Amino acid sequence: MEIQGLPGRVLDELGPAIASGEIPEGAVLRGEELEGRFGVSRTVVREAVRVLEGMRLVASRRRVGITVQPKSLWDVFDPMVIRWRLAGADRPAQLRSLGSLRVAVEPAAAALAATHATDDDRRELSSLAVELTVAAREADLTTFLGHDIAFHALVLRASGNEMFAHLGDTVGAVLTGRTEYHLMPHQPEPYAIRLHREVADAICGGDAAHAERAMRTIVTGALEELNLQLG
Amino acid sequence: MEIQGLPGRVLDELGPAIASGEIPEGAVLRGEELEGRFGVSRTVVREAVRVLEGMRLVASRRRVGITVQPKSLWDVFDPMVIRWRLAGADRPAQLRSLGSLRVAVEPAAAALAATHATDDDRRELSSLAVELTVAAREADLTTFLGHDIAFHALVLRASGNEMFAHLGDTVGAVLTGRTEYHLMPHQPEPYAIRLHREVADAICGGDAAHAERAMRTIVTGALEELNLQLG
DNA sequence: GGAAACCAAATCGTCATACTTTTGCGGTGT
DNA sequence: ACACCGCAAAAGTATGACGATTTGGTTTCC
Repeated sequence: MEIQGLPGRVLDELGPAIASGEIPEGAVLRGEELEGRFGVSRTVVREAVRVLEGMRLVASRRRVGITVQPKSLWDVFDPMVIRWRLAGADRPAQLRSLGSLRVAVEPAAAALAATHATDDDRRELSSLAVELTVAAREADLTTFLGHDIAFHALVLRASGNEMFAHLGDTVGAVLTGRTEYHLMPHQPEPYAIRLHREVADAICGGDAAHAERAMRTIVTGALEELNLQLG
Repeated sequence: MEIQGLPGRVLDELGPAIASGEIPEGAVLRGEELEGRFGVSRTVVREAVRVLEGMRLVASRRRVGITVQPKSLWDVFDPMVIRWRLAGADRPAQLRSLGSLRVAVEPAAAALAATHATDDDRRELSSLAVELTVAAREADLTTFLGHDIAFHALVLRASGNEMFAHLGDTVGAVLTGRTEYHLMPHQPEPYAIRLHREVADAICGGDAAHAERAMRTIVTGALEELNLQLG
């Protein structure tokens, strides 16, 4: 799901450098300079820069060059920007922002899912909840992570709201990052697991209020844990 | 805040055509065809297409052309995509999605603002609330809309969460669209106005729960009104 | 007759180059 | 000190040439 070819390669290097703050706000790059730095032609550099411009990471102006925009203008919802920031020095801030977003969105999505989910969704949700429980009991963190991601993505998708649905990948990235960087307990808490089952049961039973409450407990717990770990 | 030059012009025509569904999913465009259609060179077409590719609206593949991606892959949080969809045939669906998003995010933002807002924020919020009241009493819809947008944007910004803050413009676009298309009462409801004052007072007083509750009443009301109007 | 291998055309991808347009900066003159 | 003017630097655009790759048909061989 990446941009292909040479512009993609330029992007993969330039994007993270900017998103992580390595190239600071206000810095000015020249197209010619980038050509040399990456050993590609003008065409390629220009296309990569155009994409960064679409994300509002940079602005290109005649006679001056390609200037890195202030962070406040960045498209912070762009999946690439989120990935780049999660991978770089901005990771703590990005995790915090996403944590709050999850607290806002996921309970609402769970409530909607309770009334909008298809029968297939409900079945899959139930089975994910039990597999989650099994993986947790066996302390199989990799399998657990996969099912956890699938669970949250499914709830978001089952909400029937396309915007919520698109946060699935982002939430997945958060969960992955949290595990990779050891920002969560090495063994999933039994209480959190039970809450997942509760969410699944409530959604299957059409109990929106209960699903919302249980999901809110999950995500606020995750946010508190995060704030604890990050100080 | 637009992309400049010829690629921008191509984008302004091609983007809405795709986002509105006028060019359907799976449709295939050829670069050369676009050159003729817009009377510009390959360079320009390619850069515009790259930006659309960055938004996941299209994918460009050798020997086949530029194919419009299924809607489920679009970056539905991209401000340009949102604007294009709001302007086109997808407006109802887009308004519904954004309505649910507001219900999820704005109460959370209000709660955060109650503890994170600066003194300047609180002052400005208060003054916006009274100006809002005045404009509503005088039935000055244009001024009211401006203050309403500023109010919600300020709450989102004062939350201290950069992702919430970036939804300010989007919410502004929703409110503008709602007014333009006469999807709201021609005169603001006094009850809704009072709730805005309540939100402002709660945030100024640091009462997070109260701010959240009042804001939730506002946005759920707006969503219900929307569902009423759209059937 | 069917399947596998092969070939050719179509289309994007990349590069090199020349020309155009904008604009910041410095110099010049009052 | 101020305003004006011109130059040069940088991005913007256009075009021609070539390379890479994928698709789809065609041929060839069991």
